[in-house]
Amino acid sequence: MKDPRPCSIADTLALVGEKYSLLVLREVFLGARRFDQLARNTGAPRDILTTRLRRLVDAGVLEKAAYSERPTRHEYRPTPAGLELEAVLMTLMAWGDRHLRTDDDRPMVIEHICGHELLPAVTCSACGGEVRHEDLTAHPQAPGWTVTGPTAA
Amino acid sequence: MKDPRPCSIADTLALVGEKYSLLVLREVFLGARRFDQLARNTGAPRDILTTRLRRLVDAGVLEKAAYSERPTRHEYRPTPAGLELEAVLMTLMAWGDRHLRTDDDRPMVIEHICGHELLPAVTCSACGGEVRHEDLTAHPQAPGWTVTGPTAA
DNA sequence: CCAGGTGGGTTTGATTTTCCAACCCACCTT
DNA sequence: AAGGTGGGTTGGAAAATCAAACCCACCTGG
Repeated sequence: MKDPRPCSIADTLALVGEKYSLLVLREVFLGARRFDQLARNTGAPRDILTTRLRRLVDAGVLEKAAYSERPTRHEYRPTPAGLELEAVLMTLMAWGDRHLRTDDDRPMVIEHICGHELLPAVTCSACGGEVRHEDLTAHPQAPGWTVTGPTAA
Repeated sequence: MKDPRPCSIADTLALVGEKYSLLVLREVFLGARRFDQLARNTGAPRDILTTRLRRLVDAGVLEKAAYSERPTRHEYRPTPAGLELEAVLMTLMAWGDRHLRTDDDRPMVIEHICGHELLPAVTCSACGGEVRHEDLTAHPQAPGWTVTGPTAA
């Protein structure tokens, strides 16, 4: 069955939501950009890595760039669109640090240029307030968009 | 092979990164909390949905609550930890709206309590600045954590 | 009392993906 | 020429997904 709900969350996940895709982006952001590094650091089987990279390049999230000819060698770099996905990774990391770990066994700490440890917050860019569930209201813009589903009121 | 990199991003994805899990959360946040609604609105096969829900409940992201006895009926509600994952979904949605669509065919608009459309931004909670890749520095806290991988400098 | 409907699943068997190891090729180094 | 490295491809076994059918408890209408 197809996802009956038109939605940018679903569309984005269709692109980067497969196993390893976001881990590949993590590595690329950290600076590990070559095939063998990506395979080692993500744990992805090499054939799967090949298909994930192809998809991310086709979608314009990564680009394949030569860093040497003779011998031909290349690496995968984030595009501007790809860089914006780092926000998703930071948010995921923060959630895991808070809920999957007891304090101070965090495997990685990100430092912000302001000098403090990065504790990312998702805010409303209009008012600057932190996003809380009870402050949000969803407005469907397209058909097929009822809360209860196709058959209900 | 196991993921050789200890990382909260990987751990969080291991929990909510399987196909349909985040779509289930989307629906729960929107208010569709019953098995049949979730199956319809996410497109997940019912058996897969069963295993995803079990996992999310076991992990403390959702809870199964009775809204009627005789007949026994229940729904899946987000826990406080689950609610915090809404930030991830908002960030994914914003990315998809920006990069996967031409303006104004967005299937959903979220309104913030401040009265404006929610355009979420990920910010540093210490300084309030928006998170940009070049402002971040990663600090490994655990072994196995070099940029280039186990065999490199 | 029986027929049908609804919520919430489980079962079955076919189809896809993933996985892992091995292999391949071009190029470099010794 | 022998071996190493980067960057993959190939083959077959194992695991996950899929759709449809089935099941059960409970309710409702006739």
